[in-house]
Amino acid sequence: MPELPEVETIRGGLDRLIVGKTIRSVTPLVEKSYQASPEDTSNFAINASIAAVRRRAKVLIIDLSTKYSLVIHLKMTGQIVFRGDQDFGAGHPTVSMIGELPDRSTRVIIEFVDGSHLFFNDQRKFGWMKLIPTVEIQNLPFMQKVGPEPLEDDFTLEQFKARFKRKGRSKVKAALLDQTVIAGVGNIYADESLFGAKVHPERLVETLTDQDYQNLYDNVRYTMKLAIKKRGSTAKNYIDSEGNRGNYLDTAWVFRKEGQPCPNCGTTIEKIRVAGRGTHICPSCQAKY
DNA sequence: CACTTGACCTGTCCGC
DNA sequence: TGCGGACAGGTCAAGT
Repeated sequence: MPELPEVETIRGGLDRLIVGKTIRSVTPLVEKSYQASPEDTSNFAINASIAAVRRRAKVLIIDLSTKYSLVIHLKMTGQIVFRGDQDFGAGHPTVSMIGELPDRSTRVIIEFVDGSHLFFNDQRKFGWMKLIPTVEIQNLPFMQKVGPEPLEDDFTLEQFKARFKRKGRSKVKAALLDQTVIAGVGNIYADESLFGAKVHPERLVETLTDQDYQNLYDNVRYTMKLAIKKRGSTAKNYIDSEGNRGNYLDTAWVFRKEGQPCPNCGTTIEKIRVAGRGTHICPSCQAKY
């Protein structure tokens, strides 16, 4: 799915596009994609206005004026797309990557009183949207366990190390992907960060040196910041809140570059399987031992 | 307990 | 062209 940079890009877009708008209706098209009672929806979503749009890890949070929030996880193929009331129909400039909405992947439609819409699309139906009291968000199991935000100013190298060390017998890539260790890293940026740090994804955490930790810490943060600047990665489904693709993969080092020369040393980039995920490495730059 | 694998879904691509 | 299997940005439950 959308990893931290993609969700952050969507957050920024929604912050500009929907804050202050008032919800006229919420229409779930697939039951498991929208988790809320009809009573809660009519009492706390209908006629509510959008107060703020936040992000924690890969979770998007839309706070409503009623002290309820729409909490959204896009998983692998979720999209949140805004359409103004003039935007319908093919050929309109803001209808960029996808055509008219709703389409067959649309799972929830939110209509605002000004006639604009927010569409929750999700090809694979893994993602969800739930309406819960804002104060309850911190009690969600995921929120209880999720690790620190890697881009926060108070996230230090020491904190990074300490959280990794609890996973001593894991492979480094598995630890990076583990949301209870640090928040927001997914398959694309794990591979990119490991390449940048010159660390092989199958190294056990307990073998990491201080220099490895420094390199990983620096590269996770660098990669995430760069990816936000590039507005995320579009490997297949990802688009931002206006339907535009992300540009990070144009300059990726190794992700989906198998068979191509390493930008660092020219060795052919390989694709292997680590922690059950497709994994891209330069076998020369990222030595296993 | 710590760590790895399968399941959840739909769509696409690749080999036979 | 058809069909089966592998794979896809994530996370949880169940397995070892």
